[in-house]
Amino acid sequence: MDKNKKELSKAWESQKFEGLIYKKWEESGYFNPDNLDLPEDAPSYSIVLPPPNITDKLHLGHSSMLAIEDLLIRFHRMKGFRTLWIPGTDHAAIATQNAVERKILKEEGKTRHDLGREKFLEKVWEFLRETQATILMQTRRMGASLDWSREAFTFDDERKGAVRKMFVEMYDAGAIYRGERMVNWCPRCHSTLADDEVDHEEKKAKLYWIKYGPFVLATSRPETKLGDTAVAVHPDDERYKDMVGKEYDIPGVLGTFKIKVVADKVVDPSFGSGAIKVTPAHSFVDNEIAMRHGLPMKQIINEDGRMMENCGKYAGMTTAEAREAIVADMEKMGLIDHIDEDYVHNTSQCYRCGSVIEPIPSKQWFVDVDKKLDRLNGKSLKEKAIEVAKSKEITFIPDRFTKRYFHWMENLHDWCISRQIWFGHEIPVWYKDSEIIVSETAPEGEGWIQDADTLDTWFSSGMWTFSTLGWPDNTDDLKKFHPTQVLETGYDILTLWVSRMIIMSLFALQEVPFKNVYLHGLVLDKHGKKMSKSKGNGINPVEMIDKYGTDAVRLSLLVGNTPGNDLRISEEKIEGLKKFVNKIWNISRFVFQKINSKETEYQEITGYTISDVWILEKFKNLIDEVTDDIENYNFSQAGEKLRVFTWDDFADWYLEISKIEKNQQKQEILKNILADSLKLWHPYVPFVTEELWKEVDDTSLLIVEKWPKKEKYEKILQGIHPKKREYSLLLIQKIIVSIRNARAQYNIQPTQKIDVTIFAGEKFEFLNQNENIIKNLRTNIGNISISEKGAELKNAYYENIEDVEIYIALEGVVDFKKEQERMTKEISQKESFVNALNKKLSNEKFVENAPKEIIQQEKEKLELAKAQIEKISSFLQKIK
RNA sequence: GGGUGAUUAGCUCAGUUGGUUAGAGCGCUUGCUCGACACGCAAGAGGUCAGUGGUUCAAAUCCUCUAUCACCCACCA
Repeated sequence: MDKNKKELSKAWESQKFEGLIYKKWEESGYFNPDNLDLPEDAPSYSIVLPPPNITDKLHLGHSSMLAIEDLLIRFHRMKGFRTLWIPGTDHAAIATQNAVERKILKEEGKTRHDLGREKFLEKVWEFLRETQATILMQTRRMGASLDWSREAFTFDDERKGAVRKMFVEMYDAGAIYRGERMVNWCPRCHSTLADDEVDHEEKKAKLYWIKYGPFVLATSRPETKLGDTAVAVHPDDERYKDMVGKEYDIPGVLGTFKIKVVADKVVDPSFGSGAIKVTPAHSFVDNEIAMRHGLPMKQIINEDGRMMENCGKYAGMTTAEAREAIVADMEKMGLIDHIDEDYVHNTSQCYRCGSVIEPIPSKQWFVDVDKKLDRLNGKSLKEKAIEVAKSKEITFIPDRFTKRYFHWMENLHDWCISRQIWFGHEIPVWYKDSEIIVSETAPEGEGWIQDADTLDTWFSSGMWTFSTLGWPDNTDDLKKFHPTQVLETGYDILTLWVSRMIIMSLFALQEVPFKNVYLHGLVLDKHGKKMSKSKGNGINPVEMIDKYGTDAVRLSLLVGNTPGNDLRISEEKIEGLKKFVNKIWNISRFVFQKINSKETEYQEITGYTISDVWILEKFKNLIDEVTDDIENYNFSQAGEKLRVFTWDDFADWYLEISKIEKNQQKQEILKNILADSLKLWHPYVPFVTEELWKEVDDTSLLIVEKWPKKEKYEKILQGIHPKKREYSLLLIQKIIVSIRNARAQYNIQPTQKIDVTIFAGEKFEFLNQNENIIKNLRTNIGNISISEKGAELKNAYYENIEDVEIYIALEGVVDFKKEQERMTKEISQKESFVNALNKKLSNEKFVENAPKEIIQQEKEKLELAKAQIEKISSFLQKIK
């Protein structure tokens, strides 16, 4: 230990140190597993950072993700794993395009079409570089120990190559095809959306009951009548039985048209009139009915969400305008039966821009999830994806999400991967007349035109675990680090992202992308509301870091955060944890002071004391429990245990005792426990612990120190005579608390000394040895007398702790009426306890069935309580 | 309609295979510069573990039903 070191400041100054420490870590190279000093066969531990969208700066949800993952990474690095955490960002195709469109629209009042594809993409890159820089800065400030040398972007050149390769391979294997299908169409984004990119929201609307030839039927979308080709009824519906199979003339706003009546089980006879109009081109359900019954399809709404040429005078109107016009015309023709005003139904909206989704038929690229693939031994992607979860090759934490995963997978339809937006991975397909070439590179020769569409953003992010490790090349990284150990992400993208990653990895490598999926919840404000810009209830992570320090912010996101559950957070919580970080600082400051002093007075007592044994025992167990909890993803619980140990046991008891008890062993114990505590704390609060580590060893960095082992403490404890372990410090603690309590109850000035007499029975020797602690640990006792037994004292405050009798001389101060009440209450409490125990122990079934230890425990409790009652009663008699 | 989760102190939440008289943080009350820390120390008040019925020697913990809240999936035209 360097004796010339400057004294530590009075409080932890996060702003002063955090930047320097992070720089030192980065320069050390330890974020990169290649620089770790490890044996050749060290096991790998890898995590890919879920790449944040470059649409916006990071919010507290990202911070929580970074805190959890960095905790796992730092823990495993210290545990001796070849630990890799890969950083990156996501180009977020459609989301980014929307963000830029909104920005341009706001600033320049233009649309992307005014700019053209090339100019627009320039704008996107400009925007992207800005947000990307902010995101990377924010990530560093969280203390994330990511290997920046392996940083990736879902839209950089390497990833572009991987995506093209993937597409071609999947196409060649028959896992990708092009086909005409019903798709979710966002007229604003001008693009298809996958099923789970569509949000559903309940809205009030009108329900129109229209006269429809021989039927009256209810619809919320009368404008689609122009595309109707049938009426469907339930096969068992008696009302319409005779009409099934027949054709009818239906009067409409554009003249009379013919429809066929079909019977289909999807029709709910109890809704409306039990008959529905079928619009095969603009409704998923209707489309399915049409397929089953071979009905013709008539498209009437185009990709702009407007009525098509075939809609006569309504052509060019938006669907909303057309609805109004058509209803007005139908009213005139007497075709409206009546209108329900308050009909509540679910509407479909684009998850990015909120526009109403139009189902339309369109020619698109799809991933075939049901195609049996040779590379998967004749299984489909879907089957294989289900199988790996069933076989527990992939496990979900918490487990309940496994069910959700299965449910989603089992109902998975082919995945539409083409998008009609400009910003995204280009589809590696070229057309010339009727010819088509699918290839990683553009074909030779003239006249080939590349597919104008781009790929769904989840296609490239689905490849993230292996595209970041060098795939398609069979790199060392890929061999060492794939599959990754854990995917840590929000439960809200379980289907959108996690399941896509599983599918993509199974196809590309025939292996899972990760072994465990840890799902965290949402970060909510203190009222349990989702944080959002519009509500103004968001908490800016960088602002909090500036104010309270990164360690406090990290703790606020780890404490009280349990897998799969949402987390409420407030500035007050962060502030409170800042105080705790400061407590760690000051505890360490005190310990360093103590172990750096060379006071010889520490030689007073030789050998370990009860407090030494107690703290060593506690710490030994703590190492095990914390390690166990972290390995089982119980981060909050491990943190809680660390806090209780550090603050309550170590600081409030052991350090206080160390001010009184002087023995040789103290310095060594303090030094060891503090140093190892810093290690245990490091994954939670890396900055303050790293700074303090300098005082322990300024030649090494804590980030690569070895994780503590309990064996070290076991060994010390084994060398201690068992007699030292006979009674616990707990008894002394209880006695001390009761004396302090008596002082508080009677408002004894802190400076005023009191006299105490203790009758300890068989614990006489034990308490006598520890007299000094009882006398001085904020009890301020003048004279203390400890003996086996003696005559009851009068005019004293009386307390019975585990059958140890304590008399505090408080002549003239004690209020005996109050004391009588206190003791009477205590006796009656103990009596009801004794009654309950008696009842339990006299129950034959209990004695027969309960484990022996439990019975023994209960008996001991009973004996103790009885003895206490007797002694308290006896004292009570005396003062009456 | 199907599913999941939550319900424990005024507030936020722990409580992992059922077994001390149910815990913590914040807040609250009272008193304190005691060899680091007022970003602190000490003492204390506060709970029929949502309700109901059951299983068990024993239930906050397992099962039934109910209520309230939140979310997910599907979808009604």
